[in-house]
Amino acid sequence: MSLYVTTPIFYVNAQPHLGHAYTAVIADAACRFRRLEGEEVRFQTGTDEHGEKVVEAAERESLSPKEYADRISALFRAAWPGLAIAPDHFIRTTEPAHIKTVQVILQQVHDRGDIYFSEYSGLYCKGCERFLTEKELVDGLCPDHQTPPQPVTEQNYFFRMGKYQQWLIDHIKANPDFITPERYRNEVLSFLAEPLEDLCISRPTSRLTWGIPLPFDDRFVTYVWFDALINYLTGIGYPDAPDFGRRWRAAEHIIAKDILKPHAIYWPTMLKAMGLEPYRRLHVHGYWNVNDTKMSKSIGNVVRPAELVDAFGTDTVRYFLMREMAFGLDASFSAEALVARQNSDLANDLGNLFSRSLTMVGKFADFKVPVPGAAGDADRELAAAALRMVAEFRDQMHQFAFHRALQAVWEVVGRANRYIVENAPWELAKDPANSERLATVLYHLLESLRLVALCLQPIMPETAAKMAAALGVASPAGLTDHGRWGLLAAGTAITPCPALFPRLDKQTGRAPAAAPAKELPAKAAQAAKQEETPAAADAADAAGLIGFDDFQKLDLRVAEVVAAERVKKSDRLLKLTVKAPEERTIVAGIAEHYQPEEMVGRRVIIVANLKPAKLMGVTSQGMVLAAKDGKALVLSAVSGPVAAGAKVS
RNA sequence: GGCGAUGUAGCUCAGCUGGUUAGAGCAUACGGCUCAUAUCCGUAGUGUCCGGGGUUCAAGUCCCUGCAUCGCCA
Repeated sequence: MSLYVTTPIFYVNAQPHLGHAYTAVIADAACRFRRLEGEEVRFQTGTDEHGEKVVEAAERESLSPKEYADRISALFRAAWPGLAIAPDHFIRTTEPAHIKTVQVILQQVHDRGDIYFSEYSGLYCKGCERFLTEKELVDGLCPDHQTPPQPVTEQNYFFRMGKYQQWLIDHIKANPDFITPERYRNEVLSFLAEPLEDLCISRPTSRLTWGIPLPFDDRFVTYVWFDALINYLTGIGYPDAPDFGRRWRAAEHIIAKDILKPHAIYWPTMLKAMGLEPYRRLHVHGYWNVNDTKMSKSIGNVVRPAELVDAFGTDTVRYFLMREMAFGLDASFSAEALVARQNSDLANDLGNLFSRSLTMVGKFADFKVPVPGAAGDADRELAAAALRMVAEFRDQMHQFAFHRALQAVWEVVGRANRYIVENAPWELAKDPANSERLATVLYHLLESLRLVALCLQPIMPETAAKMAAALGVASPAGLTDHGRWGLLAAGTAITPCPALFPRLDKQTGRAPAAAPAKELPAKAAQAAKQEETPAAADAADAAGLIGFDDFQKLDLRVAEVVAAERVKKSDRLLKLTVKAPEERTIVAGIAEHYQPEEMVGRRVIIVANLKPAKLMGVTSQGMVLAAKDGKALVLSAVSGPVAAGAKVS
């Protein structure tokens, strides 16, 4: 195992938002990247499900805490496929295995004398789930919740965190990349310059029962960190799994800056107390603002990943997140910025480069990779740039500098566009005497594109696969084996594909009228309509018969459901994310007959070219076929294994 | 209040250990091409590099100080 990447387990008091999505996307990209480098990788995410807030949220909806946690946890799990986030393991803190591990660890640390019992009194804020200091109060109220904290005296268990303070300082100083980027390392060190207090790790069951009981005192449950952080160990089978040691040595955590302290201070000292090595690295990223304003529930500007994916597609969202945020710093999200990235970087630069290159290979080389002749200076320069890109991309990706890794790729995209203009293949094609030169130019273009697609695999898996397929290259490929020049075999068939990215309207953010793009001139369309109305056709219409032509207008396809959720405020509607083979959202009136959970993985038949329609505020791109029999409703299906997207006719 | 970070073209940012006319992308204007998703290429720019002192032959880059913004801590 050379890399074990984790996201935090997300707390189930809120639905997935852009921040969660970012953490998960970069974790996924880091994993895909390292796999591409030929390494053995494990990727874990999950949900944190105990605590008072979960109890309260459940009560509001008249559910048990477990039922509530089940529901929100499922939302997180369902959110990731739409972003092509593919964890190897999704952990929940309510799993028996996790509960057991937490108890084993608590007992062990207790036995070693690092957990002690003590009394504590102070002002407790329920909203914060913690004690506040007098100085934190504003007008006697909790600054976050505007409520008066209650004076509480209680006995609790404490972890001797202070005991490991000096060890931790030494460890951070001896390992400069233990916490990155550096600013957060400095922040931690400056915090550690002051004496570290011991950590309260329990809550009496009189106040909280939705937690894991302390194994040595059942009047208490453990509180937050000795539960949540331990997921990183549970998920790889601590303590007994034979692979545990190998996996743990490769552990790298990715977090947002709000949970720096628990991960950079509590967690290493906890591990030390357990007798385990610290994790290898901690990667800390910043916040996404929305239109330059902090994203928050109360402002109501929370961005939902699923909505973004619906509107812009998986790869555009992934690209935007990684390109727009300098890792470690805050970044600003806006629909305008996303549209700008899609249009200039993806559609104009990359998409158009790919499209024009393939078209030329079609026109001037009969859709085959040509045999290159001797390379000139310009060709060697392009090849060298492409190889520099691979090296730079790898280097930056290792450092989690995703935005720089992508800049390196676009440097070559730009260069390739210039190379085309400078070498003007369309001019070369006019004179057969230039055929070898033409072949050389086209070959250099294709080979550069192959390397671009290779690098983009971890960032935009769908796009990279489309590119690779068009270039006749097997995907996936390894960076080390395939990141070299000249591997594209002459004679390989090139198959142009539809535009990789549509250009979007700046105002609406939508592709200019999807289907009518092939618009017949208005007059021709009218003429076509009139032709359909001779007398014979009328008779057939009357009999309810349709011609084969009419039938052919239907684009029926097999679609695989990858995610499903209920449409808010609707008893009948499910919002489905399906692959057919591109991802699309379909709203289906089947909620009274099918649960969201049982939809995922199903293959159904859809009408793919139905005009999009908005149902309860959600745009449906197609319709799912089902049979109605009295009150019963049964979904359509195919009788054997068929790829998502297969045509039905 | 303490510690730290940041402040560079209209916007987003690069500028490592001080060294030639301060850069990139987007946006703007003009010109060119036609293979391409009205795409692409070229040219043109604009900058008191936050203000003020200082070190140096030489500072966006180092030091001091002021201002602004942000973060952590109290």
